[in-house]
Amino acid sequence: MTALALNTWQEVRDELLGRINSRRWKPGELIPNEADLAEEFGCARTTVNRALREIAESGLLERRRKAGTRVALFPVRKATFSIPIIRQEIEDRNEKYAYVLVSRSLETPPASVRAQMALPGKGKALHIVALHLANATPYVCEDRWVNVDAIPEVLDIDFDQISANEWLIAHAPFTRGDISFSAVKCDEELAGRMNTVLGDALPILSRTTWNGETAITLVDLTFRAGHRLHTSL
Amino acid sequence: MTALALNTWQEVRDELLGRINSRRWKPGELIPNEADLAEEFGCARTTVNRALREIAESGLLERRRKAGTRVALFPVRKATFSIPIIRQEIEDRNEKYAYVLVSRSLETPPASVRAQMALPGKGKALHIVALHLANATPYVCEDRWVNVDAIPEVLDIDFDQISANEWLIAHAPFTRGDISFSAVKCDEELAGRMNTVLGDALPILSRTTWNGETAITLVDLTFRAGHRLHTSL
DNA sequence: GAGTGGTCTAGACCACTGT
DNA sequence: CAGTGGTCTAGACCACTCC
Repeated sequence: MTALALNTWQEVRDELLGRINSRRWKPGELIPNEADLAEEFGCARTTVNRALREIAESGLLERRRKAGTRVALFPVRKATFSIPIIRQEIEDRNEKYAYVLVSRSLETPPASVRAQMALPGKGKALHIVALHLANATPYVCEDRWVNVDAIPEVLDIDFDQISANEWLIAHAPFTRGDISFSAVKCDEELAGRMNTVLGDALPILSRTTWNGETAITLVDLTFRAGHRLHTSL
Repeated sequence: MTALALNTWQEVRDELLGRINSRRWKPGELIPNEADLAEEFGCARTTVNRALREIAESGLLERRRKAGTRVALFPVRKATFSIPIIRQEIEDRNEKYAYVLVSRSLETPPASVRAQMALPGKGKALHIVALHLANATPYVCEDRWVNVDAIPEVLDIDFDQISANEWLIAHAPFTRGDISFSAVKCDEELAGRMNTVLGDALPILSRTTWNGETAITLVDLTFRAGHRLHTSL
């Protein structure tokens, strides 16, 4: 065989992807080890490793020390989803962004919120409800609880001008977050706020962010009817 | 300063994350270059590069040649969520998986489908509707169009026993996909299939997969009411 | 024990881009 | 032009895990 001479990890990656997609390497099959591939491609093992690692991260390959690298039988493909800053998302579409605070108060959160944020029994939390508008039309309703023990400064902010969304991004770093998507039937309260029809199906994105073991904030973003959250593989 | 001696890229990453989260490096600020950090940490530049690259991929840092590395002003955090194999998702929760084919026919797809799949004017496509059940309860409804020009073999398969989901994963590789998440109000047809209440809000995951510039399949997965798709940051 | 992937190192050159 | 990140190389050692 003539030497292939693939010099960049991207070229190596594409060659490997080609062999997987063309079924030259079949699902479940063991592929050659890094050293052999490096020799075949005429490059360093490090380069092959980088390519294999990227593909494995996308779910198409499964790697285990000593056991080698296999083509995944059931590739669990991974999509990366960017969490948008709502203002940017709207302005990027050349629509006019506006923000309206609906309510802001210190309350005892309901049990479900306490559970999701792992809050102790009876403390209070800051409850903020606000609307984000695109071209003067309700775009998303932000319903948020903030752990005031973790971020006491938040009590000094009236979220009249700046959204809690943006303030927290800039002032309350987090180390991890849980996200879930679901759908909700529009109730009377939401219908009033969002100016939509009672009973409409609205997509919801819920997010809890943590700094270590301490919950920072829990937010439900309820989008207007018909909204789609996009991503790609 | 005493040498820090961080020896692995994970340690370097954690140290860097600490400096970002503690605001020792503030949003928008330029951080030292790789060579200086490598010297400070007492490791190779490659190791620092690996750590910085991972953080940049998560959205917390922005890197440009010559311009250097900055802490992101508005960190667009990226969540990766894995596209589940429905059977696995159900079985992983120790529930009994079942599959029922509802319909399978060669049809002229509606304009919206043709547009999303970039199909030529008047060809037909395979339309498959099926239910996935968990413990004998409808879990998700799969409504799928398959491009028979791209995958002619698909015409030989009656999807009576194996779901199109699994058959395609094993037989029709793709190079990229578009995904969108939204919500839909349960209509009569869905209510009958899914055994839910008319008017319920149901979460929908839509996916189009491509092999190069050719669309392979477009699928709408409509989940039962209350279902949540999880991921984490 | 031995084979595989995971990572580190030191040095080098290249690609991009701000000044 | 010069400074920065992006990558490649060759070699080395380690960590894990299958046999």
